[in-house]
Amino acid sequence: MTLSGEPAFEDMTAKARLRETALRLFAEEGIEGTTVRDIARMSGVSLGLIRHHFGSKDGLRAACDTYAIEQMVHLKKEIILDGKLADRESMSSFHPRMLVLIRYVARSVCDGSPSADAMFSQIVSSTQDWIEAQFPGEFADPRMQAALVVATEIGILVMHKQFSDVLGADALSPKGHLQLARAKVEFYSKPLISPEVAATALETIEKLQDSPNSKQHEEGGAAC
Amino acid sequence: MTLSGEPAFEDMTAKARLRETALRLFAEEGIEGTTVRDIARMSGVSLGLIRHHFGSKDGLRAACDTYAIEQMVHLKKEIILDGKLADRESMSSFHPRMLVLIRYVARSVCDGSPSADAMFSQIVSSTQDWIEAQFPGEFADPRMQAALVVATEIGILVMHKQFSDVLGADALSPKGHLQLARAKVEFYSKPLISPEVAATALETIEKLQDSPNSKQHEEGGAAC
DNA sequence: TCATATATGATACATTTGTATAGTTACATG
DNA sequence: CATGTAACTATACAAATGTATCATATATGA
Repeated sequence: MTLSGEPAFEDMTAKARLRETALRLFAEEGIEGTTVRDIARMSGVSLGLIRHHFGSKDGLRAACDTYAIEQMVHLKKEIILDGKLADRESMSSFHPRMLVLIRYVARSVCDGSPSADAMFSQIVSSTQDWIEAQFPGEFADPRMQAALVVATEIGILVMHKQFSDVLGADALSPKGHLQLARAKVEFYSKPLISPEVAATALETIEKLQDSPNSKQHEEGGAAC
Repeated sequence: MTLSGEPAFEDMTAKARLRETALRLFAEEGIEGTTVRDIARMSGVSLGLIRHHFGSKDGLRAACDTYAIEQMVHLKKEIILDGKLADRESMSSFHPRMLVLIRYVARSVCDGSPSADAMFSQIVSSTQDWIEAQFPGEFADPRMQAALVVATEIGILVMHKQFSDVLGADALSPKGHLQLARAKVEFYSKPLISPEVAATALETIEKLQDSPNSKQHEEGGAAC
């Protein structure tokens, strides 16, 4: 049994192995990029079993969706109840199991999976709770701020290969993750737009919002 | 002719139409998710012409890559030289043409395209220049901070559908883009981790980096 | 024990999709 | 005008892939 209470891969039923393999392959290679034959082979079963247990590839994906969502809330509770993290506001991108789940969400969003909206919404809500607890009344639209944090975090996962180049270490390895954590602390604690620039930028934006000539293009930061 | 100097779609040569359609479809539907038949039909030409001009689908993708990179540096210069933006540090996610190009980059990263690394690197460098000009010596690793900004910006594009839900408007429309810009100004100007929390977080991370028992999972922020 | 349902496997099928080939038109150039 | 080269089309081909069908084994319960 792992820390999270699942049996080891070899001890799982064929159905569970299929779901587990699919979750991982979908996360790593994308949904389109994963073939049912790959999933079956890596689960040590035959092709037909996917149809038998899940009806179709899309049925298997749907099973992964509900399982991932259920696991995320479960893991979050488990981690919060865990004494070591009870006093920390952080969630659990450090927990390897959570990493897999969030990578699955990231890929679902990229691939336009039907459940992506629900999964995204859930993670945003969780982040929003944290923001509102930490900075009550500080932000005009806490949900939007939460969404931006999620965009950053999931963006890092989507671009983990490119981040590994910048880091000089695998961003998903423990070592790289720690380096990345340092950088993220700096990113989230130091503003990249000064108050003055922010003020004028907001002014400009408001002016543009009032005038309907939406053709104009200007912005006050966020180089990209 | 458009502002950027390209002829209108109907006036383009078949080869240019194919490249333009491919760029858009690859960006919107993904590379795997786009068929050469779709590209040909939407370009108003026959299937074989893709092979004639580009050799293969992958050849067409490569042509889009080099074109996108060339266009990005070209557009950036053009926008900077443009008087209206000369005094602003912002780059040009507001420019509709740049939006298409960056969406193409975002999709290339998602799909693991071979040129994704180069495109990402270029955008990060551009952002890094801006950061170093704005805040000289402020950040320990400016390139890493730039990468995090790019992760946020590209993450927003990847999740634009979900962001539209939060915004209550299409995130890629002028109206939604302005709303989003307001939120981004707040995001980049207000810290989400207080200095005290940041300090203790960095301490914790350093402790973990020294001790090789990388199994531990903790972090000092970045709820996700 | 026998029967029935569930689990599992082997194989065939149809569709999609990228690629290859051959033919046709248009256009420049001598 | 002749001719050849590039642009372009129509169609055929082969591989990959999700799905369906049929057969077999295993377990469970009357």
